Amino acid sequence: MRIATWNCNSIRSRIDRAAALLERHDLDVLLLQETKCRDDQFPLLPLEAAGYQVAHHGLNQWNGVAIVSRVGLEEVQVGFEQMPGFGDPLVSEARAIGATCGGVRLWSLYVPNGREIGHPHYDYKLEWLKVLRDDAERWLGPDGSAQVILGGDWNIAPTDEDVWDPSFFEGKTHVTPPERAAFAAIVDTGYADLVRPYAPGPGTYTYWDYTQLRFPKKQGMRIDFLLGSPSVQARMADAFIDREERKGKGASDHAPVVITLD
DNA sequence: ATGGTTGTTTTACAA
Repeated sequence: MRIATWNCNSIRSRIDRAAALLERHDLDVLLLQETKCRDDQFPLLPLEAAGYQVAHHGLNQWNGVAIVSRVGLEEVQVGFEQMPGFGDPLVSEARAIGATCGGVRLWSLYVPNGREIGHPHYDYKLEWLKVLRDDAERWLGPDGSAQVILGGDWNIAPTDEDVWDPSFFEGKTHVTPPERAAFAAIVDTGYADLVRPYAPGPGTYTYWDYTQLRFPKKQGMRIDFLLGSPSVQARMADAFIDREERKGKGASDHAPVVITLD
């Protein structure tokens, strides 16, 4: 079973790349973030024609998450329990969708960016992660044996090795101790980074800013992850970051992250 | 040259 996560940065502008990605890697499931469209705007036909079902949650031009599967798509859940909202008044955003595909419980997650340290969005990010941690722990089941994958754009670089220049990020989001602690708290419940053993650092990234020629200069960040419960960890056969997808005209600023389960 | 790029319901804002 092959599963990928990809922040596509608008599915309407990159539906051809998404379809090619499914075919190129023979994917069974694709978790998408930043689809940037409403449900009625999602380009379903090219994916359905390729034999996939789609569960999408999008409210407007911001955020948007989806699960694309050819191994079943059951018990779809939009958002998680007590997921915080943002703004005044509080609005629930399209940042989480869960479904069961081929016996695995999968979540496509788009963690809030945080914008700037001290910004309300930064506090929102930390609270969002805290609530996710509590729910994710319950998803492991009473004996911790459930097959669960938490995939997506986490907007956190867990260690200094996960950014091209730690000094560049001083005073910026994505690398602060509270953000890293929030990420570590989810790992501590029993989830593990499924990809890192197959894609060691340094210099291994999943995102490169569009500006400043960051990609050709290899100046990126590792912020997209597939985290797996222990029973998923035990099935790991292979993993890689599809850096090729970041190349060429019309690429997303994120690369897909792909795993293979036995 | 105080910028440099993408996307969206665009000429503002989010990333």
